[in-house]
Amino acid sequence: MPSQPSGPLEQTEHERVRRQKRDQLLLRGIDPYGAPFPGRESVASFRSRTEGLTPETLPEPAPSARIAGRIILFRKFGKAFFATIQDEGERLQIYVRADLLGEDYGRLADSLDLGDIVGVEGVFFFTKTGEPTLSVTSLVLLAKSVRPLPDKWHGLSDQEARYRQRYVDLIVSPETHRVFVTRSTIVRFIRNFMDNHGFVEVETPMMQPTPGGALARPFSTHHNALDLELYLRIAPELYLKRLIVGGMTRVYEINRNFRNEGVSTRHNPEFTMMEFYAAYASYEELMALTETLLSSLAREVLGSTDILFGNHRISLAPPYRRISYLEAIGEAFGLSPEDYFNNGRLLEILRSRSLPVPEPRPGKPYVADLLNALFEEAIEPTLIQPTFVTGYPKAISPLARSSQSDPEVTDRFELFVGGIELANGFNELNDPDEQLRRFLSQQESRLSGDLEAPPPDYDYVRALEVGLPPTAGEGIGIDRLVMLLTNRTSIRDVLLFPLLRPEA
RNA sequence: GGGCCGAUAGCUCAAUUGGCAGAGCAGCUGACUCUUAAUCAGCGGGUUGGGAGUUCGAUCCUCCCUCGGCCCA
Repeated sequence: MPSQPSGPLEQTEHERVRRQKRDQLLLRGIDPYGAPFPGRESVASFRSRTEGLTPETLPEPAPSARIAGRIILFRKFGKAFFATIQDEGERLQIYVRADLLGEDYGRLADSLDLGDIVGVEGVFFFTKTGEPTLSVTSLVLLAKSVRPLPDKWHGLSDQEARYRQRYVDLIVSPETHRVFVTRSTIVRFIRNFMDNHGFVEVETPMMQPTPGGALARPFSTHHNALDLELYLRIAPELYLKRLIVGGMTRVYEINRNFRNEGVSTRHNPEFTMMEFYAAYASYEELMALTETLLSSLAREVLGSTDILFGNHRISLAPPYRRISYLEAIGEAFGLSPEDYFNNGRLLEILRSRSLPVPEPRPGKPYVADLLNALFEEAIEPTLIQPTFVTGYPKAISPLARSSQSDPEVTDRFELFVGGIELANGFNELNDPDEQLRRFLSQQESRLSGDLEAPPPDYDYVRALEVGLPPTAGEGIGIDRLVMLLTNRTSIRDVLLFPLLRPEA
């Protein structure tokens, strides 16, 4: 059972032995938690510096290096040993000989353990078997490890242990390390991309007196000095649009949102979204921008727009398929346009196919839940290749602006890839009176028991009264995007520290 | 919230019909100065997630609880 200890840890025999070794080192005048190791070169750098050398072309004198890392493999031969050290996920073999190291061999090198962090200086050479290796001329202990690492071959396979002790997972699972480095590359690429497209990165409140911009239950907290109830944001949307009112025509924010709901392979209570808003633009332009972003991102990170996700081969090369929400449902179930909003007809279809019938929810238009049930059943699973779904009815898009050509639907899209909802964008409502009406209607839902309906944000209405230019906005789920590009089917595998219950 | 599955040595996993709880790695002792999952010989290591019940006897059967995984809502 992996530990999430609430108190002092019990010691195993392994730990007692290692602590004894540590105490022995102290008696010999060696600090088991050594000093800084300045001038250290990363293994990656050293490897690229020596790449291409062969035993025949090795210069004289051979390259030397000052390297630090964790010992993860150990092969001992009397008065010498090979060890594999790991640094930033890269591995390097070192060779330590008593005759080269002198008295430090017996004082220190002979009693090293797997997991110890060492600093070494040495000279590059090739072993008989051709392995690039550092022959060590000096060695210092930088940190003694008193807790044994998992099996060197099997590593950590217990998912729970991997999430709870991510520090161990990162040491023994090169895949895990790679995923999080890739995540960093993805976020950096997106920032660059947005910067290059004229967007300004901003930061808006995570703690909000009035949570809004999405339908979700918030976390609540309290500010003592001001005696103020605050909510962790469920979305930055209303703040970002205030900035558009203020004349920042293109803004984006990449940051955490918090939603007080369940945990699953696709949901974590805190997750990272990028939201961006472009004044004077339409959602059509955002769809085009999204195609460019995703395809260039995939090329940059994976070297290709073809990706593997679960059992699916997916092409992120534009253009992406576009379908209409209502037409797609209509076609799948043989529904004529005049029946799109006919509750009785929709219920009939659900029942005739023995699909689960949603319970009516207080304050929510029932037709929205019925349509969604059909969409999730028949359409969503088929959206493997990137697909923009447009033409969402007003009933399920309370924040979006109605289409000028068809007031029953909104100028909105959602992007699905690999069956996952990845992005959501629309033309923003900029009529303050209409916005106020929608706020008040949501307030009614709220009072009748819909805990996801946000309270009115009167300051936001005031901002709209000042004047919001026609604006298109979009949110892209960063965690889900990382899942796609790293082929992880659980969001927990792309979060360093996913939320888990504390162990009892 | 519901269903299914899982939790045994530090790690990865076994354990027959309910009958002394084992292996590999890791650890300890010894041999070994070109190995790379090093090898060879020997030794130690367990509240079988927690609790209750059935039984002469429970890792195994029953119930409750905790934590996790997968699927569904």
